[in-house]
Amino acid sequence: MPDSPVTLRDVAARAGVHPATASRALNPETRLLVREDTARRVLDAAQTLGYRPNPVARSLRTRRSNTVGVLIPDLTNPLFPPIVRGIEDRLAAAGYVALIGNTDGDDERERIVFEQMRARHVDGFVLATVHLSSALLAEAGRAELPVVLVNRLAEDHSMPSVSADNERGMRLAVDHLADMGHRRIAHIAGPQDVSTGLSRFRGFDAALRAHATAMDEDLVVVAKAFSIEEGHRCCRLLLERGAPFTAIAAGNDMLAVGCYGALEEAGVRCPDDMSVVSFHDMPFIDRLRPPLTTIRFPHYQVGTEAAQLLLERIAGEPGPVKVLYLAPELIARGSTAPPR
Amino acid sequence: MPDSPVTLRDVAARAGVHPATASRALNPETRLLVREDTARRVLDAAQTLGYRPNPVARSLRTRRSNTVGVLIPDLTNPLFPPIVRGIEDRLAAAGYVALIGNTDGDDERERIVFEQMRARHVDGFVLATVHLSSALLAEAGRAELPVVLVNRLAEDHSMPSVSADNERGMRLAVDHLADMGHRRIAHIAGPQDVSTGLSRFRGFDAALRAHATAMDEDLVVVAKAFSIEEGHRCCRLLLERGAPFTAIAAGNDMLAVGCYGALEEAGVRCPDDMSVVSFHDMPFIDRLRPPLTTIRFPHYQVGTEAAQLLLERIAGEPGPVKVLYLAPELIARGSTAPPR
DNA sequence: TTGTAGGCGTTATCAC
DNA sequence: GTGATAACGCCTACAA
Repeated sequence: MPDSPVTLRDVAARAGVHPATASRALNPETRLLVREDTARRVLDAAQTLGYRPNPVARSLRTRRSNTVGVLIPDLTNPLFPPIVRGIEDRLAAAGYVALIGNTDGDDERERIVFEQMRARHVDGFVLATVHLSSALLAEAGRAELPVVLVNRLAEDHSMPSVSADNERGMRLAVDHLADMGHRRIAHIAGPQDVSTGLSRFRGFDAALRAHATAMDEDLVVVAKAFSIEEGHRCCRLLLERGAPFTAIAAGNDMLAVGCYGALEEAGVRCPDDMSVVSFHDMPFIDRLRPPLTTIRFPHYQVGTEAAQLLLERIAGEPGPVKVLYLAPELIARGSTAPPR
Repeated sequence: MPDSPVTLRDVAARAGVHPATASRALNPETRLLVREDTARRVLDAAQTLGYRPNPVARSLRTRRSNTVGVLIPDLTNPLFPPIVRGIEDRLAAAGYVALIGNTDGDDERERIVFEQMRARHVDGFVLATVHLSSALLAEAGRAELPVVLVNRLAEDHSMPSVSADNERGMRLAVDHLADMGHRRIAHIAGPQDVSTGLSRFRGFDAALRAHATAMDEDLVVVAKAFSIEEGHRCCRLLLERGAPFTAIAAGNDMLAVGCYGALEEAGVRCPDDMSVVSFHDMPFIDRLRPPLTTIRFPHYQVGTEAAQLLLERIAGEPGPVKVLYLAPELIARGSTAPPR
């Protein structure tokens, strides 16, 4: 039955009314402009005919598509599915759909995807890309397209954004180690040109200060990427430097997994000889040996909140720009123990 | 610059030509209808003006949206991101975009999402849901909407589909065990109302026959879901039954991970006392202890091929329905060894 | 409260 | 080969 080349005219005809009136009756926003019984007739007609408004035509006319562009580096990075799911769920509840674009961290691809989405008249953007060319932001601004940043901040807080509180998360991690008695704590930091890498590093620094400990440069290595290989390399580097330490705070789970490999190679046992704490980006990390102690982030909620913020901007709600931080949580597992 | 309220008229005006001509020149399909130098002029004008065709308007006129609906159970199930990514990439190359819908395996949700996508005038569907109500298929058929099935077959092969060759995969797994000398091999099967669960079970049966071994009913348990908990429960059940066996072929990685837990509890060491082989659905499974021997499936290619098939149907290419199987591959790791 | 008319940007079908 | 014209389906001033 729901074969749908049935148009507004058909509904209007059946209801014995002009298409314009039918349009008004069907649109919740304008229904009050039409007499109740006519509205009822139109609605009935639409119902029995199985009328579905054509979103394409509507889009062309209203220049709004009920569509949102979501730019992420790569959907197969386990970090993103829960975020995207959160975005989709919240958007769907408001009658919107998400167009997902994978940029692979490539600026050129990012620009292309962005343009294609603009061409499709998306009503706004959720930007979760790693590097974000300010050119894009400028263009979105020029086109008055609402934008919400995810996992990334505008330096000047001029853009709405949602992210996990990385600094606080790293504080939790270091506090956990310190509470167990660790004093010489190393950090394998993520890339410093990425906001998560940078803010976790800052959090590490701040946490040490809070414990009245100065940061030892020998105990910090910056990884070139959030990868297992880099984690492995950096951990080995730390061990080779010879400066003593009893715990590692890794920039994320990938780096921590790399650490496991390097520690095993070096015959350093975890957690007996070395504690490892990390940032929970991934499923199954609790099945490693030993199960990894991590900071858990509410990824799904990051998604829903980002969508919420975007919908508010799209709806033209006034008010100040919102910068939202979601609290992380320490999940203590088997990779941390008091130092010997 | 790429502010784009520049329309076809603008281009036509600048090229000193009628919009219709500009349209022809810009459209590769019809370019040959226009004189070469005029075409050139139009293209130049479009170039300098930064013209971007408006896909919404085009859609309205051509009754095609360059949009495809993709129904999956849940994006956060690690099985799907690579498939979706494959679909998106292939579609993007053809100027299409995917609308992702999560059904959570719920029939009602599935229907709703399907309807919403129909309302958005998608040009076709990729259906990767677990249970698939035939009502949906019927409706798609009635609307002459192309559909491609993923990881699922139409019983009568009446629908194009792409899936990994589950039977063959299970054969590889059992062959691997048999080659090592295992004779008493247990199977923890996935739910039998799900096509992957069923076909892997069939493959298990066939593989045993190929080795001239009858299936021992005591050595087969059917899980209620592809979950760690069920894997745990089923493995314990197998052990409790008391029938001797030296290897387990699990229906997928989740079940295998559950086995690890149950084996450890029972003091059965893997791979010394018990080999485990599984189906690769997930990243990081190689980081378990011991690293899991699995059958790897080309998920990404499943996605690209599905998109390809769909695009062919959308383009109205004639020809028979294609049912495509992609070959799996054995990845031997540490969880399998010869029996003692 | 309802009808009229015009147009969103594009393409298909005519004519010239 | 190119121009004119008319939709595609919907919305919204404006008029009645």
